[in-house]
Formats: sequence, C-alpha cells, structure tokens
Amino acid sequence: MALLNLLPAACDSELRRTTDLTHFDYRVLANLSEAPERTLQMSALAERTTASLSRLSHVVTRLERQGWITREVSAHDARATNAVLTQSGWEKVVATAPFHVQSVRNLVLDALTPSQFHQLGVIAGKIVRRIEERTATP
Amino acid sequence: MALLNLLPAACDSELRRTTDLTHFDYRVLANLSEAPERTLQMSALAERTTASLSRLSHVVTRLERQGWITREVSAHDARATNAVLTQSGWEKVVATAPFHVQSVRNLVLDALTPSQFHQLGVIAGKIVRRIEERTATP
DNA sequence: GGATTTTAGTTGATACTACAAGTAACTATG
DNA sequence: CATAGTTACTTGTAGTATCAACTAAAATCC
Repeated sequence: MALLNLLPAACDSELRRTTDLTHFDYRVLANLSEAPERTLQMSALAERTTASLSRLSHVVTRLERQGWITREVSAHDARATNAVLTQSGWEKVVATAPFHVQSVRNLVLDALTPSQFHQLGVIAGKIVRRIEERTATP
Repeated sequence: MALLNLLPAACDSELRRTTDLTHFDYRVLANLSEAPERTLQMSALAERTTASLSRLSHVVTRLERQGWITREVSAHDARATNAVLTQSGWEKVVATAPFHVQSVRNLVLDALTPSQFHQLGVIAGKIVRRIEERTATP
C-alpha cells in the first residue's frame, strides 16, 4: 500500500518540479509521439494509458488548450476522434523525456536488482490482468 | 505504470460499491482500531498511512463529521491532536473489514504464487525506502 | 428500411488531493 | 526571560479525478 501511495506521487512531483506536466500528461504525449502519424484514436489512447475515456477527454482538452495536441474527426468513423500531437507537443516530449527517464531510473530501476526488476514486471502483469478480468465481467 | 493506475482505483471501487469508504478512509480507521485506546496522534497516523498531515487532516475532518472519529488535544503536548475512534467508527471497521480482506485477496493474493507475493513485498519495500530517502534529502 | 442497441466521446457536478500560508504551542539560546 | 526557531496541525484554494448523464454516429435486428 505504501508503494501505491508514494510512487505515483513521487513520479508526479519529480516531473512537475522540472517540467509542467503530470506524469499522466507525459504518458499521453509520449504515446502519441510513438504512434504512426503521431496520431491515435481516443479509445486507443485511453487503452494504452489505462485511463477511462472520460479522464482522457478532460486531459486532452487541457493539453489541447496548451497547444500540444489537436483533435480531428476520424475519416472512417464519424463517431471517432483522433488526437494528434502538434509540432510543439513533439518538442515538449523531446524536452521532457530525459527527466522522465531519469526519475524512473532513480526511483525504481536503481532500487532493484535486474532480476527483481524483471519479477516486478511479471507480478504487475499478473495483477493487472486480474483487475481487467474482474472489471470486464462484474 | 498500469499497476499504479489500476490497482488503487480497483481497491477503491470494490470497497466503495459495498461500503461508503475510500480505501484510504478504511486504512485510517483500521489503523486507529489496532492502536492502544483506539487512539493515535495525527502525526503517527499520517506516518502509518504514508499520507501528508494535510491530507490526513482533511480526511479526518470528514470522518469526524460522519461520527467515526473524534479529535482531542493531547494531554502532554497541547500542540498535538489525538484522533480517537468512536464506538460507531469501531463498528464501521468491523463491518467493513471482510470486504476489504476479500478485495485484496481477489485482486492481489489470488493472482500471485506465494513466492511472488513475498517478492512483491521485498520489491515494494526497496522502492519505498528509495523514495523516502530521496524526499528526505532533496 | 425504420427502430433499437451499441459504440465513441463529451461535459458538468462533485469530491478528493496537493500546495502554500497561517496559527498556536513548545524549545533552545543568548 | 524574551525572542528566534521548530513542531504540530489546520485551512483556503486551485487543480485533478470520477461519476453519471448526455449527444451523436454506426451497427444490428426484425
């Protein structure tokens, strides 16, 4: 429980002191930056960041106001909205990435042996799958 | 990251559907219920729940309004405030505990082998200590 | 081919959290 | 013994998250 309490807060504050992004904001931008055309449909982006569509929508609205993302209606499906990373958003990601990498390295990687780090991945995966099972069929 | 996103939310919602407590609320009440005289100084309670004093103060205010906790000034140090679990608060913990236990069992314990569960404890401990080091001396 | 359901996303109210500033009591120091 | 500093906690504010309700487009079903 201490881990769940402290680690998100720590990830956030290390990032926010230096840049002005939430850790979640960063993940949204980073995911877009890696996508083809720097574009992802909202649903796809929500899945990759494990966020609700509602939460994502609010956050994208904010990031859009800051000029890092734009929205456009999908050509194939008029219900769908694509989030597109702007040039300015791309530059933001590039500028922020080193800080993010270092905070993760400091907080997690350096604290563990390589084997423990691997184990953590396996364990987290199992728990996450468990949660997804349970929330899929209530 | 998915773990950090999903697990707290999952812990919360399983508990909130059935009872009307946040997972953090529960931890506050549970810690008090295990303390001698069902009483803890705010600072001590904050440390046990790994929360800031500010956060705790807000939450205790709410729990106090619901009649589960009362505050009293410490006899030894007039700066210090003790949080005391009321009878009604005690009953709330007793009523809630089974749900809490089962949700943790479902979400975490059942997903892992005993050895993995142990490893998770070790790994979480190392990361938490790391965070505490880093936030102690900035 | 029109009615119903599902999917995709948005929005507004409410509630929680974090940060910063403030108060009051205690301690140490010259 | 006054005063400077620390400790313990509270409170206001502003930003985020969550939930429920809503709109609109697409798919499905007689």
